[in-house]
Amino acid sequence: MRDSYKTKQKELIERCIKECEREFTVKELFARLNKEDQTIGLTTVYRAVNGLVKNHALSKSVESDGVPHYRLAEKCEHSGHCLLKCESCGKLTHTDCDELNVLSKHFANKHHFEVDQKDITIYGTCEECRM
Amino acid sequence: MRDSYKTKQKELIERCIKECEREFTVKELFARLNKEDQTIGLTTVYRAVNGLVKNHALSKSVESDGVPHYRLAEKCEHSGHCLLKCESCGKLTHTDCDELNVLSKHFANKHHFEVDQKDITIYGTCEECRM
DNA sequence: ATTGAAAATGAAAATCGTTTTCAAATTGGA
DNA sequence: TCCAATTTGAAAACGATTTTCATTTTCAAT
Ligand SMILES: [Mn+2]
Ligand SMILES: [Mn+2]
Ligand SMILES: [Zn+2]
Ligand SMILES: [Zn+2]
Repeated sequence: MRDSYKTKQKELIERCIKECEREFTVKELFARLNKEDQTIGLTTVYRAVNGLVKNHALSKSVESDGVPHYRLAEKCEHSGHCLLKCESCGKLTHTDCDELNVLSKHFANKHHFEVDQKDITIYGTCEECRM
Repeated sequence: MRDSYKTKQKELIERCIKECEREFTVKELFARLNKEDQTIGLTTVYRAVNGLVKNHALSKSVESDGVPHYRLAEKCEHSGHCLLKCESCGKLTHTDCDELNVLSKHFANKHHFEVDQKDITIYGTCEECRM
């Protein structure tokens, strides 16, 4: 197979993703893209995002509503990234804590289980909802 | 509002769920139910499962394919405890490790987030599937 | 036992996010 | 330029779940 072709759509999508500070859904990304180019197709966005996931440039995680969220893999690589989800208000908090790496290493060494750190979501209650 | 009504559908669904050793999807549950009663409606199964989740009798978790899986809450209740789920073969391993308590305390102290430990599932790959 | 309001049921339609299809347009090397 | 491989986007298909709504069932009061 040949090299993939450069297109203005892919360039725009990748540039827009790089500007994302937080994780995003396809719906959110598409809305942001539409502000720059109303001709871009949702199908194309799905294809580009799926391609970037396949290349490990984006990491994908599925929330309890079943909708995938994406973030730049380079922003999750350094340490254990996980999501704290409040079961009361639904708020999501991203964390990157060394304690998670300790836990992952424990599972690897003592339980022979390789954690996929990109998919961890921990449920509980946030500060506001406990008050 | 009144009490909810007892129906043979709910009884059958709850009995069938109690017989589940492993977690299940609605699709799987519906297939099993159909062997006992082909008249039961998929909508009724969805309604019953959602009701049981609301009552905390079932716990719900979403996998990377976006499809919710359910399991009896009573089978996951022991505290300080989390499940390791292999995304390749589906195997569930129960753990009870101090490293998890360290992580929970970190989230409580540094992120003001109270972890609900009975709902933690961590995804990854088990030993057999990595070989 | 009869009655009737509340709740539950199930078929069909609607919804929602995502993937597939396909004809037309674009890319980039020969 | 030429042209096959690739990409695009609209429309249709898809799969899981929810909503709608007419009908049936429950159950407590009479
Ligand atoms: Mn998110
Ligand atoms: Mn499963
Ligand atoms: Zn909250
Ligand atoms: Zn352990």
